Amino acid sequence: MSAKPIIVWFRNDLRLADNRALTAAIATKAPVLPVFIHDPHAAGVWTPGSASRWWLRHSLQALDAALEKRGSRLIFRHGSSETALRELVDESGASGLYFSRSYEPWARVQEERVKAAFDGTTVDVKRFAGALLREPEDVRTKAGEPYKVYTPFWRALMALGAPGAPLPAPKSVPGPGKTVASDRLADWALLPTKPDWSGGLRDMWSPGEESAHARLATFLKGSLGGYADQRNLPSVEGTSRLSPHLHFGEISPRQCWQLAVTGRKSATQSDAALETFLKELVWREFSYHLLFHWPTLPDEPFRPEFSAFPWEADEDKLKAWQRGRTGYPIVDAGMRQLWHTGWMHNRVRMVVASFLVKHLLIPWQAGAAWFWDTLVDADLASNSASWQWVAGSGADAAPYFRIFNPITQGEKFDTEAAYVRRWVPEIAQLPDTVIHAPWTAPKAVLDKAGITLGKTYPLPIVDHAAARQRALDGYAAMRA
DNA sequence: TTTTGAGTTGTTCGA
DNA sequence: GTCGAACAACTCAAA
Repeated sequence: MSAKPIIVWFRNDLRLADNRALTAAIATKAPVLPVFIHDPHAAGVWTPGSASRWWLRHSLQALDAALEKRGSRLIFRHGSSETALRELVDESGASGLYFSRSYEPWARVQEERVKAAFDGTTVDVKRFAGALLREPEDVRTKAGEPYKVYTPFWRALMALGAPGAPLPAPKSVPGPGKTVASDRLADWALLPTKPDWSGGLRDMWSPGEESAHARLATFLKGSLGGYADQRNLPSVEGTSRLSPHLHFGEISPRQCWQLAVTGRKSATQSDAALETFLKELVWREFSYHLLFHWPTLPDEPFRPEFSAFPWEADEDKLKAWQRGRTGYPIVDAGMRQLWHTGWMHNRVRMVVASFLVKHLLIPWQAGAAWFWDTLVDADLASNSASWQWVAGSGADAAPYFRIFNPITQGEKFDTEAAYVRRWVPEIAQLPDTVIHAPWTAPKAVLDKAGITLGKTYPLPIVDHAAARQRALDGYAAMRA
């Protein structure tokens, strides 16, 4: 008679290393039954978008392969998590259920349902931390309140000391002892088929734990030194590009923190660059902190007075923004990079978001929804907090008068226009001096570059100066 | 309780 | 062309 297994329920923690639920399950010496449940209805409107599903599919495949190497397999089930887990307990005779915490409002509800499903049974349900550096309950102001401002949050986090050392990956995972049925991953239809638009994603990304570590190692060795400045240049690979790996938990923030800090000791890294990187990890953390303590963050303005903002719903302008046809090259380049690769450089995210919200006066929720569907790193905490930050309605948000100028942002951060030329090839022949504002080019220059504005490339859908003033007026109206 | 210092990422204008 | 001020007070966090 074989011992009763422990179920390890994988969620957004698709890794073997630094996975406390998995490590704890193995430590019991019982057989381990790893499972992932496809439960697309649990998240409501925040069910993963198309690009996220693509990533999920490949990440699950990678996790399954990694488990197979260690003598186990990942079981795939679908349906509501509590039902699927109850069935799995019945079929396997499991004595325990271990899993990592998630922090999205819907995921917290899901956890409560799962716990309730095993109330009064002998199944030992255990929940572990791991997606964050610190648990949201553990970072409090002196008055015991959650933080609303980033810098004090950062200081408080630093005052708690370095996050604990990450756990090593288990060398082997004891098999479940008894065969249980599994869905076929391919049957979940996570990948696009007609048409298959994922070519650009495949070119740029390699989901899975192993790739996540390779990405971090490359970043620490290559880009971290110049991170403080280079991270703002969209034509340069100056950022870590870890966001999708972090979102799916292929790598933990503790691992990133630890490796960045120890890497610096052995190399010649500037403290400023390292601190800038750690601060970015903590921005992610701050977003989770906000979402955890203010669960309406994805839907409602954090600052309630923004409910009175005079937004203008304009489907045509929204569509032009989504398709990268606004007539502002840096905006269009960003939106096309997003569409093709499932990712957009952070600097450009701020520019396109500011443009949607302030130049077009379209509600930030519409932008967040588009990002949700198209980003491989779509993350409810980061996405919601960052859109609200740009809109001015968020915690510690950009002041209302901070309206990015899409022309000067292009000139400043894409000076030689390598980024714009790559993503907006129809204007690539324009000289640097006018490429960020094609409508200012003399006719002869446009002719020479083969451009007819309004035909081969759009005229600006709004005038910058007028749009800026309109946004300022909107904020004035809101405050009145 | 009251006070005080501080607060990611920008733009424009005028001297 | 460079530089500082204005943009608007407000809220937060800590002393």
